Amino acid sequence: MTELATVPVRLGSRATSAAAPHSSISIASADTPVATRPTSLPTQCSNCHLKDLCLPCGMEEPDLERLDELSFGRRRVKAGEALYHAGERFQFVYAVRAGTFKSSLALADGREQVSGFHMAGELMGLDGVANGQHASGATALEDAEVCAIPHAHLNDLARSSTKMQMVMSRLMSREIVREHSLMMLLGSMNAEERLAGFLLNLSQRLKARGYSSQEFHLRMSRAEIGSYLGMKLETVSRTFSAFQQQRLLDVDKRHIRIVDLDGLTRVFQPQSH
Amino acid sequence: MTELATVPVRLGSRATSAAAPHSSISIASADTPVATRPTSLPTQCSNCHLKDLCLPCGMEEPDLERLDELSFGRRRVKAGEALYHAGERFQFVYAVRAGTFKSSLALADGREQVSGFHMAGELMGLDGVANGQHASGATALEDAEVCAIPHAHLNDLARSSTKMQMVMSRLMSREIVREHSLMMLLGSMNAEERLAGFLLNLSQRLKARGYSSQEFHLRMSRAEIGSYLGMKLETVSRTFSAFQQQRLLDVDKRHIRIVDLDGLTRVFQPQSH
DNA sequence: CGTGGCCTTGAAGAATCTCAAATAATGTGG
DNA sequence: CCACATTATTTGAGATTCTTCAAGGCCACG
Repeated sequence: MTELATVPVRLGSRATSAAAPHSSISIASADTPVATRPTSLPTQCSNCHLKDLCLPCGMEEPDLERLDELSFGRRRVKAGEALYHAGERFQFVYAVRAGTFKSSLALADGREQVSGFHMAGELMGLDGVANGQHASGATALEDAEVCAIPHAHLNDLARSSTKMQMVMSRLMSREIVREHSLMMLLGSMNAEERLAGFLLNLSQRLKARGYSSQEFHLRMSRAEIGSYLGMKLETVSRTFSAFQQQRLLDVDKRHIRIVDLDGLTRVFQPQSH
Repeated sequence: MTELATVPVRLGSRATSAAAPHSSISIASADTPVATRPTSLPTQCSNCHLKDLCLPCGMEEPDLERLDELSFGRRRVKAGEALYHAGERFQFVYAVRAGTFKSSLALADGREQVSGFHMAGELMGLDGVANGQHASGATALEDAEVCAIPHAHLNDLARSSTKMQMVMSRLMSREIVREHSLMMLLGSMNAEERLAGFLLNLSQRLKARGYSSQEFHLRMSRAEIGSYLGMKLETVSRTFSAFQQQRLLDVDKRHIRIVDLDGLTRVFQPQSH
């Protein structure tokens, strides 16, 4: 049984953290186990269970129907596999159906810089529009599935539908805004503020997907979190421990329970004085 | 005489750095002094001296002509004045005609985080598309002038011209890529690498605008550079001094001369081992 | 049952920040 | 034109934060 087919946690559910098996809480969406869903089915946005989070977000019936003209395939990606690499020719925009991805760039000296984590309903690859090649690569953190939407089709659709055009530019702009806030994090916050911000962000996105916002399983390693937040993995680990000591979190490896949400929020946004 | 009407430095020109007056080198474009150019003239992209850097970049004749249908006004902004504030309703995309801007967000505790510097031909405000309000504010660092392009017009145009649509989405994507590299800077580089990267980037952009890439005048304070690069103003100052000691730069307040470009590049991209 | 990957923790060291003071440049009002 | 307040910059010294290096534990997997 793959990680994908795990039982989603209902909102407000509360597992005993230490005893809970690894897979009891998943970031992956899994209303239906992927294994039982043949990939050959034509993918239609209007019926998709992710339509309120993904590309169709905010679209109403007349336009939503047009979106179904968009034909694209799905693709499975195993844990650890790359969906695309930095520098590769840009052809598709990818929408996460299930699983979690990281996107990352390679630095000149071989190190890796993680630039984002992506979960169900989020788009990946928009940074490739600029130069026709992917500026960063995407790697699955667990077994995953994506919709591979040809960028050319997307453009055609945008030309024919005002609403679609708006949605597309909004999505790109949202990416810019997202990176803004990460820059703020990296530019002016200390280790505790960064990790608190990261966890709160994760928590919100899980909530929006119907999972518990208080208790979840991290799909990424300490090193990946550290790279994303601009700190070393040891510092990430120490900061987790500090939060546990401050009774803000329960941490058991990658299993996280937010004990004191207000406290964590205060760490993230310290009052002046 | 305003700062705007300063004499542009020819490529390869070389002023004696200490004696040079403040205004001898300007980031602002000033082929023609702004004062002699009536603002009421209809602004046409196809004739603009910035057309190879700005919105029309990469467009050929048939499409370029369509771009002139775009009607928009210009606006003067005095040094220190805001062009727009974070949270304000998003209506216009701004193209810098002359002068330099910073964009910045206010943190919860009142501090400011600079998220970018913008010079002639660059667009500002695209982060407002996401939510219909500006995510960051823009402030002139010197007397400046912009084209205020109604976003709605831009959308109309994009719908009618495939090329225009491509240009627009490229511009947004470029913004994403730009922020990616800043994230890398902030996430995994030390003070010297950051400042070197900043100066090299500035140098390239000035070169693209016909100014000297070796010698220029910074329009922003140490504090603003520090905020942008995620370090304190004292560290910025010390790093400038260190570069001078290493004979990479000549620094005289805001006047910078790059003495050893290769050396600076090596600081920015240290070889593995 | 041993191996490798991931995580935690300690201790020492390095980088950066904070606080403080001196200097220079700028603008203000008399 | 000068005295004065204001701002920007530089530099030093000590404090703090984060990193580096090192060791050990836990867990999954073959």
